[in-house]
This record gives sequence, C-alpha cells and structure tokens, in this order.
Amino acid sequence: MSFELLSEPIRKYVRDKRWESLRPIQVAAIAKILSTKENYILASRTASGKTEAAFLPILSKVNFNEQGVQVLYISPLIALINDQFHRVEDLCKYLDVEVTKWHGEAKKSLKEKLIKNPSGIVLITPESIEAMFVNAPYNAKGLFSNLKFVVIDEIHSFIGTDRGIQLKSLLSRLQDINTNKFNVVGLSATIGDYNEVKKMTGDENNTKVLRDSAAKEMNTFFKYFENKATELPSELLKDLYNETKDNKVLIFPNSRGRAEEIAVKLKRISEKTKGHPYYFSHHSSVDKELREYVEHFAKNNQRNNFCISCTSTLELGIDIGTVDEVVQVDATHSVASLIQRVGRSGRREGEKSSLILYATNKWSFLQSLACWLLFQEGFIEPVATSEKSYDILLHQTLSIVKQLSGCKRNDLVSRLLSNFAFKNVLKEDIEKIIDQLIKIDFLELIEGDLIIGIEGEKIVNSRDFYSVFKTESNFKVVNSGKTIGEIPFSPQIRVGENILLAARIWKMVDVDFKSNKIHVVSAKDGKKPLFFGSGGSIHPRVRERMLQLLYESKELPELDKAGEDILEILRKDFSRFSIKKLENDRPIILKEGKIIFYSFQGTKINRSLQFLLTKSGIGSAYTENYSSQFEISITEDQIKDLPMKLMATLEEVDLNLENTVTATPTILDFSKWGLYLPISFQCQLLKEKYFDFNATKQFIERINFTS
DNA sequence: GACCTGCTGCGGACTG
Repeated sequence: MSFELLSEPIRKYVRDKRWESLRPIQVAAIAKILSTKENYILASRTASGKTEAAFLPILSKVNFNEQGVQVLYISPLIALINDQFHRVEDLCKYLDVEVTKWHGEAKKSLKEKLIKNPSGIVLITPESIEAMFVNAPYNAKGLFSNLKFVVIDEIHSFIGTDRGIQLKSLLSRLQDINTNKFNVVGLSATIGDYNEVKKMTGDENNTKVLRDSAAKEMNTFFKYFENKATELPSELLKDLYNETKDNKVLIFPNSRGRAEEIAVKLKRISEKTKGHPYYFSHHSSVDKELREYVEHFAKNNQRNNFCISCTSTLELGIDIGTVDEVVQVDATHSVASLIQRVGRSGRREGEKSSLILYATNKWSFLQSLACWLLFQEGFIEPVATSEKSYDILLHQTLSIVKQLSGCKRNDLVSRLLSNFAFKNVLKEDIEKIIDQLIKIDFLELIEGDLIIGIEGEKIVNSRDFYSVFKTESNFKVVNSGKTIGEIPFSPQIRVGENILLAARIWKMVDVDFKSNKIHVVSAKDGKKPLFFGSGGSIHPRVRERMLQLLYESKELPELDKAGEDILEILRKDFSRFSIKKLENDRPIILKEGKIIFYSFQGTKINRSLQFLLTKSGIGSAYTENYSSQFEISITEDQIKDLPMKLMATLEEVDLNLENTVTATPTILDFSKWGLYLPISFQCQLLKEKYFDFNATKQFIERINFTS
C-alpha cells in the first residue's frame, strides 16, 4: 500500500482530508518516488491530483532541516503559482516547512525573509530564475545550491517552445551550482509523445513516465452554420444561446475579437429573454483583475449558471472548478488543444463531458472533424524540439557572462557545450556566435576576460531581458479610473469609435498617445476589437486526415443535418479526383493558365512550398487557412515539370534564404533574439523553426498531381 | 483569418 510508505505527518494530512482513496497517479507516484532515484513525468488530465501525487512522496522523503531551499517548484504562470501556493502550504503545515512564492508580483519582504533564512519550498517562474541569475547570482547560490527536487508544472506547455529551451538551460545552470544531483518531477497533461518531455529533465534515460490515461466519456455534437460575413450569423448565436443558457459553459472561439463578439451578443439575447446575466470574456487583453474575478466566480459559484467566452487563457491548469459544457467555435489548431479544452468539462468523478463544435465554413468544419476523429483514434501531435536554438543560445550566453561578472572565453564555451539545452550545437558555432557578440559590442574582451559590452549592457539591464518571447505594445483602456484591459494600436483607435472589451461595449472619448491610454464610456453598440496575431502551426497529420475524410464513407452520428449536407457536398466535389494514395495524391483543378492545388499539408510545409514557388519565379497565391489551397500560375503541360523545378530551387535554399533575410528581416519576427545572430545562423533558425524543407522535399518527391 | 506566457532595482512621493 502506497499510503503506508508516506511519513507520519503526511499520512495525517491524508486522513484529515478524509479522501476515500488515493488516485491511481498518486499511488504510482508515491511508490516510485519514494523507492527510486529516477526522474518522473506524471501524466494525467487536469484536476486528477497531480500536485499531490508529486508533493506527498517528496515531502515524505526530503529532510527539510538541511540548509537551503530543498524543493523548487517551477510554473509557466503566476496565476498557477498563486493557486498551488494554497495547496502546498496547506500540506506543509503538517511539517513546519516554509513555502515562498517568488515571482514578479510576489511580496518583496517575503523574498528578503527567505534570503536571510533559505529553506523549505519555493514556487517560481522561469523568468524569475533568469532574473536572479542575472541580477543576484549570489542569491541563486545561497538559495538553490542544495536542491533535492525540482517540480515542473504543466511541463507539456514548454515542449517545442523557446521558453522550453530557456527552461532547459536554466535547469542546467541550476544543476551547475548544486554539488549533488537533484531530481526532476514533471507534471504533464496527456500528450502524444513523451520523448520530448523526458528530455526536459536533461537525463532522459533516467526519466520514467507514469500515466493515468483513463479517458472520459463524452457527448459530442457538430453544428454547421454557413457564414461569409465578418460577424457571426444571428441563427448561430440564437442556437448557441439556447444550447448554453441553462449550464455552466466555456466557449472557445479561437480569437480575442470573436470571444468579445460572442460574450456581448449572448449577453444581449439573455437580457431580452430574461436569462441569467453572467456572461464574461476571458483572454490576455482583458484586465488581470477582471479575469481573476471571472475565475473566482466560476470556481466558487455553485448556484448560478454562467458563460465564459475565452481563448487559450483558460486552457491551462488554472483551477476554475468544473463546467457542464465546452463549446468550440470553428476548428482548433491542434488535437492537443482540443483535448485540453474538452478536459475542462464534467470533471467531477464519473461525470460525462459535453462538447459542441460549431463551424461557420466548410473547411473549418472539415478540420474540426479531423481533429475530433484523430482524438478518437488516439493521435495527438508530437512536438519537435529544436536542439539548435541559436537565438536562445545567444540570450543565454549574455545571461551567463552577466551572471559570472565576466569570465574566460574557454570557460564560457565549455559551459555552453555542457548545457543540455544546446546538445546539438557545435563548438565552432558557439565560437562564431561569441565572435559576433564581440563584433556588435554585446561582449567585450578585456585582458583575456569576456565581459558585457557597451551595447550589451543596454540589453542585459533592461526589464525585457528575462523572457525569450516578444510582446506587442498596447493601449490601456480605462473607464472612469478603472482599467478594463488593453488593445494593440490600430486604425480603430480613434475618438468616437466604439469597441467591445471585457464583455461590454465602450465609446472612446479620449485617446492619449503620450501615455498610450484610451478613456472610454459605456455605449450601446460597437465593433469587436482588432488584434493581430501570427498563429501556431498545424500538423500535417490533421490536414491528411481532412483529405481522408473526403474519401471515406464513414458515417458520423455526431453531425446535425446541415453538417451532414456540407460533408456530402464536399465529398461529392472531391469525388471527381481519383485520389487513391492519400500520402501521394493531391487534387488539382485546371483553370485558364493556372491551377488550383490543394496540398492538404501542415503550416510549415505550406509555407516552404510557397517560398519555393516564389523563388522558382512561379506566380502563386497562398494564405495559410483551413483549406491549404494554392493558386499557381502555370499551364497544364507545365505541371509535370513543377516538382523538378521546385527541387532545383530547394538545392539552392541557403542562398535563397540569405537573400530573403536580407531583403525582409521581418521574417525573423518570430524570434526575439535572432536578429543579433550572424546571417547564416538566422537562415538556420528559419529552417528549424519557421520552414520545414526536409518534410517538404519528401512531399515533393512523392507528390502525384491528380486532376 | 489565429493563442499565450514574465519582469529588476532604484529613486521619489505619499501614508500611517
């Protein structure tokens, strides 16, 4: 029995909690963590007791009388730290162990108290670790040089991201200041491929995955409402209102503007029909306090129904309790995201989850269906992690030099070489990047020591240095002294314009371009706010599943009549092409001097194809959308030569990339630190993170244009 | 026609 293995204070905690039994993931984690020295990834869905699964055995095992912080908990969100603080503190009362929050909004006095007497457990963000290394490396040593466990929450959210590479590097640097090896326990959602998560610990061979993959039953419906306008059709909104009015609901419409539109319009229908008034919006542009109010309302409100129209801000593990129903408007961008969203509903033990998927155009509908079917079939996108993140390496190079207040070049090189975040980066590449940093005055060589250079000081001492992601600058929206949220600069920002924000309608009465503030008053009608975003990328398998859907006769009982009809129309449209092999055959339509070509490929391959077409001098029009459709200006008899032409251009891709980076440096906008790299490294970055020429090459080699 | 994430240290004004 796992329970017997726990220390007495922890057993008392479990008894006092009056839990009927330990959850499967807790039983497994207790047995393993207490009896072995491995790293563990605990994978199960939200609210299945993962936090306790990690902390019950860790608190039983660790001797907190030792000097220094013993357990470091790392979270991607401040909100999650604040959530978990209460739970962990509750547990620690039984042990007399101090728990300290350490993030940008945490109390300074409590941080200072910890510095005077380093002990217990610290809850921190990656950026705060970075800041400590840069500004107060002696604190990092004083606090974190005797760690026994590092717990990483929502570890899946770091995979395949720059922030994940940064975190790996920080873990490596933490291990460097520890004499003994600490263990890593990662808490993960259910995902497709655990190999990358295991690599996060820096020691994948000694990392085991404990999974609780018990699936939930789900009621699912697809609903189709064709829409060609910018605003949603009123029939859809009426239907959505009726489906949601008597429940606790989350609606995910994929964009902040749309989230506002839905919140405001449903609220209006509810006012007219005397329904409940609890309609909210929740996304990054809604003021933090308002968002916290909404989270609190959802979590603590047993009696009233509510409806939150939101983006991925409510996809991660912030505790908002359980909802009855999840609504997705138009296709998710990934199967993984769909699963996370679905997981928000019916979370009480034994309760069925409920999911309604609306679609407003046929391609979004098809993508939505594909994601749903892949989920049923057990597929979740694997995420590739770049091990040649030269941009993050550049950032970490500056950070390490600052941490050490200067160091020998050899020392710097060997630290970077042994950092597992940059495992596949060659020594000569590191040398070249250091040379470049010296050249642009980010580093300076003085009497054999490398120190931060004049230009580097500006960068390293700025508040913006600690994160590896970019953020847009915004206008603050204020109503009689109270902040509502913020919106990016756009032509829409003008006195007299009306906008939707935080589920309400506002008129702009004053725009202050000096302090970037917009003063607003309540209004009756307005437009959804304009946001610009560059989206994530869609996995090829999703697109391939869409193609497959068109050529299989599978019946789908979850569809409404309109959905059935539209699927039949799509299947009929595409039955004219003789698609046999889904991997190779791709439909084309001949059309006076050009062809319409459906790639049914993921974002990166589509991007690469478009690049190769342009560089081959072939006119083409393509915008990343659900249909992955290209319009290519060639004639019928030129089609057979097309693959050969693209392959020839592919041979010279490096030269082509260099020209592109020189002509349009904004193509590197996805990378915050990439612009300081030598140009050849910038091209490598594009190849690793923006395009996918290897997969594109394979696609071109096997493609069979089918008319 | 796309999402999200975080943040030091200092000086000066103000409050209790």
